[in-house]
Parts: sequence; C-alpha cells; structure tokens
Amino acid sequence: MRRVRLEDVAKHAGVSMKTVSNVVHSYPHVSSSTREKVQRALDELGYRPNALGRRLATGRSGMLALAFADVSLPYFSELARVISGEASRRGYRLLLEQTDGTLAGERAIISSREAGLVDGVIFQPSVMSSLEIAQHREEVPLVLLGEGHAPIGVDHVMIDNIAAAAAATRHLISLGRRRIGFAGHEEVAQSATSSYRLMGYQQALEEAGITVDMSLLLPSRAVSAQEAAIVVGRALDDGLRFDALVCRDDLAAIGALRAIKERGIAVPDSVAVVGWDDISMASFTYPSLTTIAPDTPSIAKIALDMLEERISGFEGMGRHELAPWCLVVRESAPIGPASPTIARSPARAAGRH
Amino acid sequence: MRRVRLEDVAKHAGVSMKTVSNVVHSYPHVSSSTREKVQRALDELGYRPNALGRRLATGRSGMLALAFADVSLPYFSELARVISGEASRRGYRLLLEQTDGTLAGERAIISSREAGLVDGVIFQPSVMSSLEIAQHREEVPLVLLGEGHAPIGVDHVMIDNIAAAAAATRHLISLGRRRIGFAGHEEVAQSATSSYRLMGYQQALEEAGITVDMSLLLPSRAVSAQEAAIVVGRALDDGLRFDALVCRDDLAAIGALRAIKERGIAVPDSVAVVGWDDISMASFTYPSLTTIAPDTPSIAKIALDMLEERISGFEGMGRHELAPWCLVVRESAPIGPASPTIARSPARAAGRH
DNA sequence: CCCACAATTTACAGCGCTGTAAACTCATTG
DNA sequence: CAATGAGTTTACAGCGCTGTAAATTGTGGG
Repeated sequence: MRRVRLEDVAKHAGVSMKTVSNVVHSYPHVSSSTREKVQRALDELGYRPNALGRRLATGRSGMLALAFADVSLPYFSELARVISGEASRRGYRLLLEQTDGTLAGERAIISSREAGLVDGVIFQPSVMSSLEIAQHREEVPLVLLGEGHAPIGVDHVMIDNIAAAAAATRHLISLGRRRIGFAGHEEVAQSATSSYRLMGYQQALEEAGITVDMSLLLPSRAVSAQEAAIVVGRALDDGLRFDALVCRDDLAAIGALRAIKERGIAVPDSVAVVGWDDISMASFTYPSLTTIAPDTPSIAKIALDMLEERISGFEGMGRHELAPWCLVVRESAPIGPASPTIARSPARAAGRH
Repeated sequence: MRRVRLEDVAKHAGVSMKTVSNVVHSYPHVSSSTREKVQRALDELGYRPNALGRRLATGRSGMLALAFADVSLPYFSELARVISGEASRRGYRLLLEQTDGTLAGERAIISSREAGLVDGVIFQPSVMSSLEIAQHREEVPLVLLGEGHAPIGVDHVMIDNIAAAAAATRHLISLGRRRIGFAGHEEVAQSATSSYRLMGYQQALEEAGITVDMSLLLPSRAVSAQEAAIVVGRALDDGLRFDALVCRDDLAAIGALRAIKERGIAVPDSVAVVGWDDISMASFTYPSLTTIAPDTPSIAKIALDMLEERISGFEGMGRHELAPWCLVVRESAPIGPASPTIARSPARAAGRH
C-alpha cells in the first residue's frame, strides 16, 4: 500500500495540490468551505506530510546537530537535555553527533561531507584548534560551546571560567583553608578548559597572598572520576597533605571524594572539595558537592538565539557571549564563618535575553 | 554564492549528471579516465552532495529516532551512547527525541505527524500501554526497548528482569541477609519495570523460605535518587530495620546509600545494597555499587539488527529477544562466604549474533 | 569490414513538496 | 452594467538527486 501523497488528497478533494498544502499548513486565506472539504479528504486518506519533500522544497531541514565528545558524560547529557528542550520549543529537532573527543571525530563534524542535512550546528570542541575551526566554517551556521579559544569569526558561548574558578577557590580560602590543591586536569595536552580553571585558581590564591605550591597540582592521565581517584589516592598515600581541593569537574571531584574517604579522611572537616558543572549527581554524593553551576538554560538560549540569527542570514563577526554561573554551596565545602554571600557571575550588562 | 550542484559539476566536467553521481558514490563501472576527469571537476568546484536531494530520491533518510524519557538520566545517556555508536557504524545518524516520560510525549513519538524523516524508531516507552502502541504502529519500522508488556506485533528487546532481580536478591541472601527490603519503585502508577523487578525479588525470597514482609517495601513518589533518599531516610527514622536493600535502579541505590550513611549506618556491614543498570557512577560511589548490568552493547546490536530487517521490508510477527545481563559485585554487597559464582543470564540459546 | 555483445554513458522522469505569478471569483461601486 | 479590487485558487517550475532504460562506444570474432 503506497503512501498517500499531496496529489492524491488533491484529486480526492477536487482541488489543487497547493490548496491542500495550504490547508495542511493552516494558511489563512482559504475559504472555510474549501478548508472543510480538504480536511475531510485529508482525514479519509490518512495523509501525513513527507518531511523530506518539504525540506527539499524549502531548503530548510528543521534539524540542528548537537556535537560533543560523549553523551554519556553527565555534563553533556544534562546539556543535551536542556538544548534539546530549547530546540524543540523553537521547532527544531536534534541530531546527536559524538566525536569521542578525537580530532578525527571533530573534523568529521566541522567539515561534514554532506550538506543540507542540518540547518545549523552546536559544537563543543575538545581538541580542535580554533584556527582549524575558523578555516572550515562557512559550510553551515555554527555556534561553539565551551572554554576553547574560539576563533574570532565564529559565535561562541561560555561561562567565565577564570572568574568562576577564582570564586570557587576564594570560597575555600574563606573557610580558612590554606593548602588548596587542584585536581583532575590533564597531565599532557592540557585542555583550554583546564588551563582557564587553573588560572582562576592561581589568581585567587595570589590575591590572598598564598604561594602556589606546584606539588598540590594533581593532574591525571585522563579526565575521568577513575583517573582522578587514582591520582588523589596516590598523592595521599605518598604523604601529600592538603586541606582543600578544587577539582576540574564534578567527575574528578567524585573520584577525589572516593579516594579521600577510602583513606579515612573526613570531608569537609579535613579536606574540603569543590567540583564543577553541578551535575545532578552532585546533590547525592555523600557529602554532597559544592560546585560551580553553569547556567545551562542560559547557555542553550544564547546559543540558539545566535544560531537562529545565523540561519536567517546574519553574517556579521563572531559574537562571544558569557553565560551566568554561580557557586552552589553544599556539604563538601559548606558555608564557613568568614563566608561572603554566595558567589555568582555579575548580572550581564548588555545581555541578550 | 550559490551551492554547487551535481549539474554544475556535470557541465564543468562535460559529462552527464548521472556519471558524476556515479563517481561520487564510487560506482564501479566508470572508466578510469572519466573518473579522473570528474574527480578533478569535483575538487575544483568543491562539490558536496545535498543529503536531502538524495534522500528524497532514494526514499531513505539514513536517520533513526531514539526516543525515551530523558537523556539526562544516566542509564539513558549511556544507552544513547552505545546505540549511537552502533547506529553510526551501520551508516545511520541518530535523532534524539525526549518524551519526558509523559503520555503526550510518547504519543507524539509513536504517531508522528511527519513521515519519511526517519527510517526507523527505537523507543523505550515509560507509560504508554502496549495496546496503544500496537494500534499506532505500521507508520514506521519500530523496535521497543525495556520492560513493558510489549505488544505481540512489535519487535522488542529487554533483559529478563525477573531472573535478574531474583539473582540480585539471591546474592543478598547468600550473604546471610534475611531482612531484605526493596526500594525506589513507584508508589502509584507502578511501571512494568518495577513490577517485574519486584516479582523477581519476591520469587528469590520465597525460594529461600523467607516470608515477604510488606513493611520492607519502600516505594517512592518518583523514580529518582532524591525521592529514594527521602523514603529510605524516613523509614530508618521511623525505626524500620533491614540488613539489605534491593533498589529499583542505581539512582535509587545512590539515594538509599546516602540516606543510610547519613544516619551513621555502615554499608555493607549493617545494610548491603544492590542497584540496577550499572551506570558508570556505580563504580565511584563509596562504597561502590553491586548492581545488575544489562549488556547494553547487546541490546543495541539486537535492536538494530531487528530494525534493519524491518527497514528492508521484513513484515513478520514481532520478535521478542532477551539480552544478556550479569550481576556486578562491588563493595555495597560484596562476595560473601556462601557466594556462588557470579550470577549472569544464561548464554542465549538460539541467539542472533 | 560487419556484427554481436559487453562496458560505459546518457536522457529523463520522477521522489513529494512549496514559491511564484497568473487566473479566477464575486461583491462593490461609479 | 462594466470596472475595480480583494479574496481564493491554480498551474507549474523547480528543490538536488537517483533509477531506469535506452543510447553510445569499444572489442574481438567471423
């Protein structure tokens, strides 16, 4: 049984294809008698529009690609959820693309062989250089997410990593901690993300007159809870002592938490821990995690605003927007005697909204 | 600057469109001189095929929809990763659809207004009845995932929940536990998932001659770590005592773990806990979680095998396949003196592979 | 040198839909 | 009663690509 097409409905109702199309899309200037007649034909034949046909005719696919390393990482999956919601609210569907954090995977996203499949791409690169991204764009509207050094010509949304890392570190200082370590950044091939966060950490320490002790930097072989647990555990076994830990992300923090507690050290009493991302699990670890929470709904909104402008033809310079964040204080580094009000990013001055 | 089309390349190379198309798709019967000439034109003009055009002409979109409640839930995001990998290995891309676990959302998936967008759908329903699913199918090739009572006519992959729940419970019994609770299932509107797992739990208890104590059933208002923590915490505060807990899923187990430890009760010494799903976080909680691990790569493989058969025209009865699982023993319910070998599903007899 | 046959290449009609511009209705109005 | 114009409806040419069948070219045999 063949699919019913617009033409079949048109014949059945005794009108032109275009009129049927108008009814299907509830175009206003159709007489109600015609509309009714067509609607009846539509129902009788059980017509359903073929997306591909329309998409080819209009040149719009109604789809966006969402590309990042790995959906199974909590931050990405939670981001995907938010972006997916925002996209469907605007009438787009989301194509999921994973790069596995490899250069090959990321190249495949940026210089896709096929055109026309998606109207735009939201891409959080892990390893690709901004230079290479800049060269390969123009193919399709693109918005970059995350902390890389984004190329000047491409739209980009991020949170101010240096400021947020400094706020997290300051929070620990306000708790009276002085031997504050940093854990979970890459041992080699350090990502932009890690280096910004390290900068903010260092900045807050210097501000407070604390000398940065390089032995308190605990890089791991890979960005994962597993590797963070190993490196923090080894450091403790080697006799290294610290009274607080800023972690590159919540996964690293969860790994660190495990390593610390396994050795019978109390969190937060002996070691306070802060994470980054505010993944949903951060509320359920024991103790729960104090963490930097990027405002993902804002990120999604800003990214889609910019992407939609590009899709509708905007060709100006790349815009670089900062999304809000705040420090969520939980048990792993609770409010202390000298704690100021909760840290958060400044209200955005000339914000989109 | 207009996009380069097949026709432009054809003109430039002095051949027909179809020949260019053949070169693009490396169709074998093209003389090498022609091939070279066309390739040169292709490179000079920087041609990239338009996916929509081809898709319309071939009637295949090369896309699959993956639909479930919420990507941000760890089990789903990890499943999405595996399925996405398997799909792209077979040349499909994945469209992400979230239902939020609502009936409206699930209906939207099953009776999509538009046709032709995707070649097939992989769908894990949460609330829709099998009756309704059965009625609405035929639209597009469909494979169901998960523990629902799948309609007879639709392909379906699941793990044997009753057997796995019984194995988990038996493991606790082998540890000498006798007051074994079950936590995290829905208080009202119990899902098929929960009820199968409860059945297996009950079966193992009866097998061992332990009477099921209804007060040890700790349902929660919603399936989440949060709610599980609340209900387990309240039970403990009310003086309820148990020496083990089977949890509906790892999220519930993590919530339970938190509630138990907050009250100073030792896991696994006083209370052993088992979860379900083996989400990656299960290795990093402290103590780490003993849990039922469904073989998600197998699930993905079986689902895609069946879906591809449907896509290429198979119209037989619905197939109902069981995927393997095993009990992963970790710290929250470690191997005990009487522990048998590790429980796992029987090797599949007449398996696809 | 012509023919049968295989290897290439081509023309063209769609795939299902929409944009455009032209055509048609049918009250109103001068 | 014809002209006017707003409101509806239509014909048709694509959108970019592929399947099909027919046309062309090349090859070795007779």
